[in-house]
Amino acid sequence: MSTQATTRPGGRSARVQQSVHQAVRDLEAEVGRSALTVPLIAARAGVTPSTVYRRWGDLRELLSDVAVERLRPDGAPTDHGSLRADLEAWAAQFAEEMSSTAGRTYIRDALLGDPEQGNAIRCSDYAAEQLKALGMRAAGRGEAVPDLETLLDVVVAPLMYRILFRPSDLSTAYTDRLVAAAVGRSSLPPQA
Amino acid sequence: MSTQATTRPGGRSARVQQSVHQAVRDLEAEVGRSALTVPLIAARAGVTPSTVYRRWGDLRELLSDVAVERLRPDGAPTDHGSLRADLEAWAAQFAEEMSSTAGRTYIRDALLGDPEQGNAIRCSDYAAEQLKALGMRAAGRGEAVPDLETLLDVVVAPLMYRILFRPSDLSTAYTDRLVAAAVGRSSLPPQA
DNA sequence: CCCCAGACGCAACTTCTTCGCATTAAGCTG
DNA sequence: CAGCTTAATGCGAAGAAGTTGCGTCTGGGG
Repeated sequence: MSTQATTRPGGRSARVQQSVHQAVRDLEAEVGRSALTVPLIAARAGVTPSTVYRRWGDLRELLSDVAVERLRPDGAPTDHGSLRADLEAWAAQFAEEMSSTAGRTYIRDALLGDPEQGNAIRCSDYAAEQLKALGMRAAGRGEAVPDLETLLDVVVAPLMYRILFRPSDLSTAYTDRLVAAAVGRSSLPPQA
Repeated sequence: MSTQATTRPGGRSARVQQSVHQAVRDLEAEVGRSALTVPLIAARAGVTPSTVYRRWGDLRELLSDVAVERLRPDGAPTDHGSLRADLEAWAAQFAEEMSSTAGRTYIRDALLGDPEQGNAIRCSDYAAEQLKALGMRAAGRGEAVPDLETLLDVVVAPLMYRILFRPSDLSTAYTDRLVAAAVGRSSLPPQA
């Protein structure tokens, strides 16, 4: 049901998906998220509501799909010269983006769609990819690197938990502390 | 909007809330969660749909309220003689309950309601209360105890992250490892 | 005992959602 | 490249859900 994979990649289906996604983004900015409805989105996208219902099932799934797209990182994380600095910068940016009202909404939307765990795991994969990139870069420098599971448990999970369950401030002091705990568990890869 | 506090404590309002909550639980078991609708629930509860809409706003809020109630812990966690054993038992039980399909659904439902952070934080508070009880019990034994924030970051957050974002198995080996990391950060309270 | 405010039932109305059927377009085969 | 197959879309009707105003009732307070 995760629409990207099952749809015919080119042609009309792709155009419809694109225009519907765009309609969601536009309308969200114009009328606010709470006023979004399927008929409204469909009208803006130039399709009939039944098309949206058939493709996405309901509004939640659609919003979930759009939210995941927005959570996709732009590119490779910037290089700050050391693993610790890279992680600190990444965590600070992650915390800032995700703890905003908009960021929290995207995470919640992404999480709430698709009970069969399609979109939620993609969120985690995005973070994992970024962290893996940082790790490989650091390994190339000869630095010791904590494994991915550790980074997810020690850095990402606490941030996400606070964002979802407890309105905390997520200061740089806090993210730095998480990073410090993570790098403390570093180990050199077997082949290095 | 969190219905418990704002309603008149006794009398009809209380009866309505109780019967509606009960109707949700019954129907969830009978027809399945995806078939739940406000009119259906209202009919079972013996009230009109408009009553439900006025009290809860929409189905999501209602499900969120019911889910939070189900996530409320039964009583004080059992005593296993040491902080480490207590935490291990608590974490194992937490992981087992929450990673089931039903448990995940409740968490998601709780998260789903109320953008203004009412129900989500209550989930976290339930865990925090349990952990605080464990901590005070351990402090009474003279044990060193990690502070609550640490426990939430090191034990609860990774579990919740995996439950929500990554379908992992959450074995006892894993929960024990989290507990080990947490007790490693213990410190004696100032007055002890 | 009476009054006031909040909560509820009722009913009409609007909007959303589902479904069958016809049509169009994409991908595939010869 | 022409024809075929199948998925996806548009359309419209029917059904279900959500919304709202108004009168009534219940529970708390004077």
